[in-house]
Amino acid sequence: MGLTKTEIFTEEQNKLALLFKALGHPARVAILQRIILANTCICGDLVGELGLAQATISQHLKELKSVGLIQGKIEGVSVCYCINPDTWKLLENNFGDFINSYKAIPDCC
Amino acid sequence: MGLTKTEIFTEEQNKLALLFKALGHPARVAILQRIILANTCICGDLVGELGLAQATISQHLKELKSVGLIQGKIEGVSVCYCINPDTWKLLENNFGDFINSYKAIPDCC
DNA sequence: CAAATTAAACGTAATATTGCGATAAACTAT
DNA sequence: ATAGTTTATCGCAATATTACGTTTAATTTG
Repeated sequence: MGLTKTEIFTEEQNKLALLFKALGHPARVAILQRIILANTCICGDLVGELGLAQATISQHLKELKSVGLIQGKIEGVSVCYCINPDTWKLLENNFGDFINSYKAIPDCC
Repeated sequence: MGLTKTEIFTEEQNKLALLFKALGHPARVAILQRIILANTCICGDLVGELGLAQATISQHLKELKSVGLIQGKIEGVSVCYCINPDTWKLLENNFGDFINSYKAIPDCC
């Protein structure tokens, strides 16, 4: 096995899980924080700042890009990455719905 | 390799990533939605409702419990699971800070 | 054009995850 | 006590992830 049974879940559950999965690694959290902090797009500065090899960071960027959380444009020799505002908004809304669907119950467990 | 280098990231980044990772599987999203929807604690009803084997669901519940998202109490033969309000609140706050730290920039990428 | 820089892609090793059948443990009911 | 119910745990196979050295492709600079 080792294969997630996506077919038995709803589209919504799969999409949300994919976004969370992409956020489920400290390096990718760190990368997103860096991009946000820099305000303007940053590129391979990450390699110097995080303690990971270039190939590893490139892989994490690819994953973030594949779920649409970031987007990149070639800027001469280097590549400029930044947040994808649409996906960010979508994440914010979906997560908001998810987290707000729970209302604390006094006497439970 | 195959081992996440947690030591090079901040406590905050690791904690957030762990929570996201726990949410990063459609079965676990579905389980949480079910628990929330039932309003009162539900137990192994999940086995009939999701299309996964009992052992698999038990494993997912364990993972959700290990990061503190849910808690369970033995109720006779069965086990009663419900959301852990403290962790839920923590997730809500941490995610809020994270998502709100980004403000869209007009001309970027 | 040649050398340097940047980032993606390839290949590989180590480890983690997913899923399940089978078994075990704990309680309930007969 | 014995049988049934419920859930956790074990062990295993298949697949995914993490990390990195090396190579490749593209661009810039001398």
